[in-house]
Amino acid sequence: MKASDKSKSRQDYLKAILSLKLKGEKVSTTSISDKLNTKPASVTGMFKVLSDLGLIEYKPYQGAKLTESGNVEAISLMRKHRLWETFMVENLGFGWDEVHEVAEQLEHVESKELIDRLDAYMGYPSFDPHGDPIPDADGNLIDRRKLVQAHTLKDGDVASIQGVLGSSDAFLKHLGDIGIKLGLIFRVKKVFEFDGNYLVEFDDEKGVSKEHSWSRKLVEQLLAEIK
Amino acid sequence: MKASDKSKSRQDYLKAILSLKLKGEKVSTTSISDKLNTKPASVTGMFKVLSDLGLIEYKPYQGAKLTESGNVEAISLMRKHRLWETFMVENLGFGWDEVHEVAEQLEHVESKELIDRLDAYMGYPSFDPHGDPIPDADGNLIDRRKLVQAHTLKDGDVASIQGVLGSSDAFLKHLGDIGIKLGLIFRVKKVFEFDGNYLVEFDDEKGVSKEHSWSRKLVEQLLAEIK
DNA sequence: TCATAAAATTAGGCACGGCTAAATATGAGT
DNA sequence: ACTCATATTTAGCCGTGCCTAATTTTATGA
Repeated sequence: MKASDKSKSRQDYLKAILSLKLKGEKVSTTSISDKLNTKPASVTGMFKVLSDLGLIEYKPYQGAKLTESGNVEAISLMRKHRLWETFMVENLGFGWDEVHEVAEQLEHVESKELIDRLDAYMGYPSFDPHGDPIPDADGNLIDRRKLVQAHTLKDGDVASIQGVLGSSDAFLKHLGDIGIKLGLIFRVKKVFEFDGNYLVEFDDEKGVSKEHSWSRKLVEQLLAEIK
Repeated sequence: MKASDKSKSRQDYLKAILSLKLKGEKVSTTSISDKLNTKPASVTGMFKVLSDLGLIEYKPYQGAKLTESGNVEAISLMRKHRLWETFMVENLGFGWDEVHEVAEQLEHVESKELIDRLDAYMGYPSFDPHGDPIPDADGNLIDRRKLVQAHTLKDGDVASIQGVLGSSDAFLKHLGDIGIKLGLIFRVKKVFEFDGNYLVEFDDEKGVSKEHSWSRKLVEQLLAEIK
């Protein structure tokens, strides 16, 4: 067992590997060294370490591939990075272009409890300020291609709330006030031409179906998956 | 110039030195090594480094003393530590006894902007969940001995708000609603026996003196400095 | 004052994660 | 199939911050 299975360096490598994988690029020593501002020779050394730790599969000259456990760790880092970015923008008022560097540091803080509570505090946002999906506590990612902004729904559509755009305090409070939460399944009864309001129905906490009226402004902020 | 004037280790040493100084204990290699779980020989080495960096004054066998710049850095770390602890307790719902370890990590995140915005977000709390004072952005500490809980004030006293106990969202919002902010100077006109309410007067934003009634519950949460 | 215990420093090493330079493997084009 | 540019690995080194063991300084008290 190494001193720490999770040094900052090792985490940076895992994240870089995941990032290249997601972009469909080759995970070579050169591409990683470019991303991390190190040299290919250093990457070779770290690939051996990560391989010994069971975090990647690595055969000399063959590039690297995340193992299951390496992937879990990398996804967790991505989750932390994106949640911190979201917090900085939505709660602290940073610009979306100002938060990357600091999130790079915050993502290395080790505490699942902290990040899960931060997630809850922000109302379980599905996307970060750059529009990238935030993995949930189990590492699951929403595939944005399956989602539509709720204002594209038509009369009679049944859909579930899968995310929201923006997560300011005021917006989240409003969602709570009118009974909207993640996973809520609802049916569009009528879209009114006059003011763009949506008449929808869904079950309240007692399982009783009720009608509600959602404003156009609100509905534009909701991401839904059509059933 | 060293690779980084602010490695995690060096910061830990500065914080340990400040902590011993504040407790009035001798800053010896042994006392520091006890605090940091290292060995005295390692402390000697680090004392040389910190001394070369101008962060401490160090003469062999004489112990260490923070320089002005070392003190600024250590106070900044204390500020970050206490603000993060406050955030975790007041906003994320952690227990006050659960947050130290994580704050030890968070305090090493380098971003003055981040911590200043976090401070503002929480309403500039003066004390952390353990009751320790939080340095402000300029490194100034409130001397708690000069403060009294506002419910100890008597008819006719003039005082200024210097801090609050607790900083939950709801409490802070309430303070804003009724016009209470840090530094507010007010005069106690009358304390009512009947319900413990405080009749106070202070100038509104236009400089016009107005009367207000503060509940006993509220006043117990306010820390004031008598003029 | 002088011996001795306690504290601090020096000397020498180690692991980590970088580096450069040299050697070796790969693969694209003829 | 061979050559040669490019990618990769190996070998050896460095700084940081820790360690242990040995040595030196300081402080105590007889």
